[in-house]
Amino acid sequence: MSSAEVGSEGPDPRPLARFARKKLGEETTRYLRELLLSGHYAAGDRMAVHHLAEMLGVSTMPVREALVTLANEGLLEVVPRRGFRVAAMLPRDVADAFRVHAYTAGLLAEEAAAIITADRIADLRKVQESVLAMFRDGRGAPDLPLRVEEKNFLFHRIINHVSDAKRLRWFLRAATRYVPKSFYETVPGWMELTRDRHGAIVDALEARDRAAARRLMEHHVLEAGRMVVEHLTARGVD
Amino acid sequence: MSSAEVGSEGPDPRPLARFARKKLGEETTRYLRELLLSGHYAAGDRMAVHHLAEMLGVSTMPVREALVTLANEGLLEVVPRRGFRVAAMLPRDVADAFRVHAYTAGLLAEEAAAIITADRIADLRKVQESVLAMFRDGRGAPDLPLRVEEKNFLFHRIINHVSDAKRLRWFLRAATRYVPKSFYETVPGWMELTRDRHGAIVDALEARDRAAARRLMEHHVLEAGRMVVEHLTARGVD
DNA sequence: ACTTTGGATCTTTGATCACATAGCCTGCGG
DNA sequence: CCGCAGGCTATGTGATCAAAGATCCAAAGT
Repeated sequence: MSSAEVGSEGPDPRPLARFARKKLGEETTRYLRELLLSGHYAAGDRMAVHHLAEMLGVSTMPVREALVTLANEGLLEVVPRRGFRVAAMLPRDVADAFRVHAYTAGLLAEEAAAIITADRIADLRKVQESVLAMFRDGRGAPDLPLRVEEKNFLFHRIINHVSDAKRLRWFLRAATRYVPKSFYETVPGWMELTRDRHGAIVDALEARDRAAARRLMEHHVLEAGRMVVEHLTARGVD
Repeated sequence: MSSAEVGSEGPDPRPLARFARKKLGEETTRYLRELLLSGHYAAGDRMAVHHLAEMLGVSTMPVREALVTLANEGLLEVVPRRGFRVAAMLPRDVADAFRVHAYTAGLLAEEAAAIITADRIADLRKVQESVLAMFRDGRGAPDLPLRVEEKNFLFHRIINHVSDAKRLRWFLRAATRYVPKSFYETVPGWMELTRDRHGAIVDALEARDRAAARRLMEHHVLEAGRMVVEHLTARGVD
């Protein structure tokens, strides 16, 4: 069996599209969350189940699931017998989410430094080299931010999945839900952060320097968070 | 209009039992979460919607809401078209939740130190005095742990609600969901923690010492977390 | 006259029920 | 060993209902 065999290795042997089709309720959740985060509604607006169900062409059950989920996430407020309303999302909420993001990402990097394998280090270096290559070759490409952001996401994903700290990852994911992914590309200086900060992190991981890995990761995320919040407030928050 | 007018002031003008009756889905969520956390089910057990609905005497919709919520919290795993299963809850998950708990509680204490009023300080002192009184007078009372835990809860609640950092409180609540409230009373040394650690925290708050407030609170919660995890592993986790 | 009170009505949420659909799972036969 | 048929259960739909809130209007009180 050659190394070119697709899916022949890795810790993830599940059939390809097994989870491909999510439940309708989850689709609805993602769609509505995107609407909410992109400022499509104003704080206080009512989210009427019947209305949304009609608008989306689905029945009320998946919509209810979505609204309950979003209320649990804090994007909606619910008062029994009066329904769901859009909650206010202030810059300080986003900033606080980034603090938790930084903290958990720091812990995950610390754990990664203790147990990361040479293979994973190599993966990280490869990702980072491809980012540098993009900066060298693809200067003018209009989709450069998008492609760099993809690599950025992948870079962090690799580190966060080194250890099996499921609960920490749960908090991390919860903390990253308050900014739509598509927003990052539009933040000035975002790409450069990916280019300039990741190298030192990989060095710390390779050196098994847990404290440095944690500190660098925490600072990196906090710096990124400051940029996002600044950009958010500059263009008016939703 | 005299100052004796009822409801003429205060930050809490809502009618008494306005939020008393929650939705059925929330009741169901709380009930099932309690069952899950108290180890009533084993990891991997199926949570069949129909079965639960029958058992609880409600229809499937509130049960679905509850299961979706618990899956979002990570207590259940969901595989589309195959339903919900009880997720494994390891000691390290609880420990990680306590780390986030300690971090967010530390931040909230830091903010509280900057803006807390004399009234609130007085409230905290009163709560703490009542705890000390319980230790002095109520030595033999069988409900002593329960009553001390009530005061403990109140103490932390006051501090966490000084600032209006809604998002931080959201994370705090999320982090405290993985241990049933009724469990704390059974942890050896728990009461003594309430007795011995809270005084210094109030002192720091009164002195407006933000760094000390944060550090003391963070250590306090971490120490408590270590106790809980130890007690959990000692008596076998769920 | 102006505000308040007390309903009567209207609307919407929360919940149930019966049923349709579609993806797993088993077990049978090739 | 493979594939297919049929049962089972999760998922989604639509109609329906009870009850709590919101609205409005007229009568009562100041």
